[in-house]
Amino acid sequence: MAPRIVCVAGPTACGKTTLGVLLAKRFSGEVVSAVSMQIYRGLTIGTAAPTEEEMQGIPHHMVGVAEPTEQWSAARYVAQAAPIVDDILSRGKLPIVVGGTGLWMDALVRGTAFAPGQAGGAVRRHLERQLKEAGIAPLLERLAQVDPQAAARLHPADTKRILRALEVYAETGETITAHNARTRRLPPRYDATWIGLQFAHREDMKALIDLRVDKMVEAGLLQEVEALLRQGLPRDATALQAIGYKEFLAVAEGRSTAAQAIEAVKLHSRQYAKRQLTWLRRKEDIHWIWWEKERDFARALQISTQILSAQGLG
RNA sequence: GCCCAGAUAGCUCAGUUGGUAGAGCAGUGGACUGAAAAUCCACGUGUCGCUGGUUCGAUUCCGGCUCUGGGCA
Repeated sequence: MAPRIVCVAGPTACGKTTLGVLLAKRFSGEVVSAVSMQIYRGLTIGTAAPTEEEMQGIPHHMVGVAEPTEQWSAARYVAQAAPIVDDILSRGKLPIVVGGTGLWMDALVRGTAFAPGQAGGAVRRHLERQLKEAGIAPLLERLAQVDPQAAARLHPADTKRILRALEVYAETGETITAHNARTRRLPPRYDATWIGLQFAHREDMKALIDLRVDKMVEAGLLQEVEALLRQGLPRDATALQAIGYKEFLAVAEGRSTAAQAIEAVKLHSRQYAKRQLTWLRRKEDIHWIWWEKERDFARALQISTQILSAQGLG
C-alpha cells in the first residue's frame, strides 16, 4: 500500500499556499512545494513564494533551493522532492504537496521514472542543430521509422516533443511510446488525496490575478529582476522564463514601459491559469472546492477536513 | 462653420472591380512523461455607423445624417 499524502492544486492566485498551511496545522503536516519557478532562490515576489509570515511556522520544502542560474526539470525535482516526502512520512507527519505545476506534481505522486536525456545535453543539442539546418521534416520522418505512434501523435509544429522523442530513442534504444506505456503501468509511489481550488466564475479569478500582479509590482518586482541581473543571471536562464520576470526584464533593459509590462504579466498569468485548469480538469479523482467571488478559507478548511477525515487521515 | 480622412468580430485592422466578409491579438476548449510559469493544437455570423437613392441584388456606388480623428477658420 502506497503511503498517503495530500495534494493541493489549482490555478495561480487561487489560495493554494494558504490552504496548504491550514491543512498542515490541522493534520500535523509539512508542505512540499511543487511550483517550478519557486525552486529558484531570489524569485520570491514574482512567483508568490510563501513568506515567513505566510508559512506560520510550518516547514516548507522545495522553495528557493536552487540557484537561478541552474536549469531544473521535472525529473530533477522528483529526485530531490521524493526523499523529502519520504522523510516527512518517516517522522510521522503528513506531506502536503502544494503546487501549480501539474507535471511536477503528477511526476512526484507517481514516482515517474523519466527517460534519460535533457535540455542542454549533447544529444539534444545535436538534434537542435539538425532542426535548425534542415527543418522538422527529416526528423519527423526518422521518428516515424523508429516510433510511428509518437510520430502520428505529435503535431509537426511540436518540435520540442519530436526532438525529445528522438532523444529518448537515441539515449536508450527504447521508444518514448514504449517508455511511457511501461512507466504508466507502474503503481504510483504515493496514494494522494487531491484537493483542487477553483473560482466558479472566470472573471473573479481574473480580478484577483490583476490585483495580485499590482501588489507584486508595488512590492518591488522590478527591483527583484534587477537584483537577479546584477548577480549575472544570463538572459536565457530558465528562471527568466517565469511570468513576471521575462516581462520586467524588458523594462530593466529599456525595451518596454512598466505599464506595458504590468499588462503583459496580467495577461500571461491568466493564460497560464487557464492551462493549469486544463491540466487539472482531466483528473477524475480530484475534490474541487469552488470559490464564489471571495475565497472563504474557513469553509475550504472545513470541506477539506471532511474529505481527508473520510479517507482516514487525521 | 468649412475641408479631409475614418466608422467592418471584444480590440487593431484588411477586404469585397456590387452577389451579405477575414487576419492578428484577445477569448474558449484541448494536449502534455527530463525547459512545463515551458511548448503545441483546434475553434471566426458580425444590424460591415444610421438613413434614403440607383440596382434583380448595396457592407461595397451616390446623397443626407450622426459620431471620431486631423486640418483650416
